[in-house]
Amino acid sequence: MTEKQKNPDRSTCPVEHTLKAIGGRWKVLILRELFIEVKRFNQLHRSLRGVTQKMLTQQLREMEADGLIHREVYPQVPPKVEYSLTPLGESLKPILNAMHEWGEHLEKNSI
Amino acid sequence: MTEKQKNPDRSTCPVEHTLKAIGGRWKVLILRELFIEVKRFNQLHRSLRGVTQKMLTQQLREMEADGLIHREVYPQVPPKVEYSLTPLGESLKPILNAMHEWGEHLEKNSI
DNA sequence: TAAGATAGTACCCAAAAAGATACTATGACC
DNA sequence: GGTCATAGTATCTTTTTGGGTACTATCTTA
Repeated sequence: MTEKQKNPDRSTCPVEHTLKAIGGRWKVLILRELFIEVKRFNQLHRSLRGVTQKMLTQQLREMEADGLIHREVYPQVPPKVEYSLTPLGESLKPILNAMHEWGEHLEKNSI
Repeated sequence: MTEKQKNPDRSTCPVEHTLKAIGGRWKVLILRELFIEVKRFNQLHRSLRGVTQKMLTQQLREMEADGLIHREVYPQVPPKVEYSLTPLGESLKPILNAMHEWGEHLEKNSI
């Protein structure tokens, strides 16, 4: 989402919608972290080794805009911001599980 | 796949493997076509309105390299090349279905 | 002899995604 | 007064991905 759709044909395929929602470079990894527990920004930053703050912020914002995660800001100093899954985000679990299973089965058989 | 992996941490997540296999611009659409039936190059080209021959070839080659589809060349003139799903490609069906379902449920509730 | 069909290549360019680096505000703590 | 922590921004550059256009080979048919 968050994108103008020039090709009406493509926009009619729900699978593509889903792919847009979780297809980003770090999104499935973020989801994995948040399936485990609610996490703060820096916790995510440390868990996802290799991600820059910019990328992390960007992906989180997109996922928030898509309604997958909730961002809770605590008015403190130093700041505290917690990220958690919304029900919609939680509902991705079967997909992620299926993808995990397929990926593992791939590793076993072909590497 | 088909990519050098500089970050060993990321390569350990099967979900990412799966995403690489089906995350291309046209791959899920190609899969959708091939779930229906075996198709020739030009059939795919016509079904996926908007794809260029170059892109189609590229995506098909990647999917072939990943073992998702089979490319059968018939030595004729004019050429005849048929694309079909391998068992591995078929095994993606539950994932695609789950993604389809999620995408539809999204449309119903939020658009 | 020319046109048509199929399944592509080759080459170049634009756009999008990702990444590196530096910087910010605020208050607590030493 | 200097340092640390958190949760980011801003700016620039690189890489990846996607797309446009033109071109090819070969045989059949008109």
